[in-house]
Amino acid sequence: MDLYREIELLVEQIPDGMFSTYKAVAIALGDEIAESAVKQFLDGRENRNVFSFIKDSSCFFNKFKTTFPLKKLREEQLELSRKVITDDDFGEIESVAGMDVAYAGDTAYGAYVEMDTECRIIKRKTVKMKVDFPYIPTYFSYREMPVLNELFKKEKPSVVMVDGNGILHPRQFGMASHFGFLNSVPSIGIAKKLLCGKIDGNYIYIKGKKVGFMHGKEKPIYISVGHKISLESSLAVIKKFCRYRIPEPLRQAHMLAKTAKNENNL
DNA sequence: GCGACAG
DNA sequence: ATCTTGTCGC
Repeated sequence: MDLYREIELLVEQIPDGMFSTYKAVAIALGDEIAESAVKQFLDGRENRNVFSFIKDSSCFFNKFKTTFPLKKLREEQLELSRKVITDDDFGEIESVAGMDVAYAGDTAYGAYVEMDTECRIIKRKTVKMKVDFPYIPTYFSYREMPVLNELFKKEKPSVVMVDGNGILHPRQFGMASHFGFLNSVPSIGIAKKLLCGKIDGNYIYIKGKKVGFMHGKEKPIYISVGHKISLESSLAVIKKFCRYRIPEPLRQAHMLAKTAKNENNL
């Protein structure tokens, strides 16, 4: 889904002489959490119809005709979240892959790094492509999934580490779960900041359900099940591949994506 | 009710 | 995530 186009279609509805707000457009998209994404997109396009607030309420337009696209994505997340498998569903682990994406505007540079159980790199690759969806908290996968799917074609690692959350998500369907489900591969979510949930000891809960683990003391990372792997096994894999704060497959993928971006940008 | 919110 | 220099510490 091209959400940038959806924003344009809304803004085009604003009559001459009338104005709207970033929040009103976000609500028309289906979720006001998208307000800052709307602002960032429109401000970068010399927009003259939409502002943070409208002084003269008689000029305020918010009667958008819309299908609330984000509402549909939310419903999809809720539906697919029921299909996520949170138990081990794999044989022996022979390799672990990490994937990450770096950006230059809306050009994405994705990187894939696969390592054997001795933490040696056995495969590296990158892809470059445009993205048509802004970063919106809790809808992150709709921005990066096309890049991850392209990277993952023909790859067969035992487990994948994804830069973001698994079921540690308001609708229990973060990017790691989304990716694992679409590719039917065991996946682990690894985030550097807490998106939601309550911390009790080292575990993280949402409505009383255990959905993640806080790993590390000073600058912790937040681990959650993506798909087809238990939290216990996820933690075992993380520990085995942690040389620094970020597990090695992900750290290597992060560096590779950054390098790919810089080389294409000079 | 209100605000915050993975990358 | 990105924009950026130096700097503290092992």
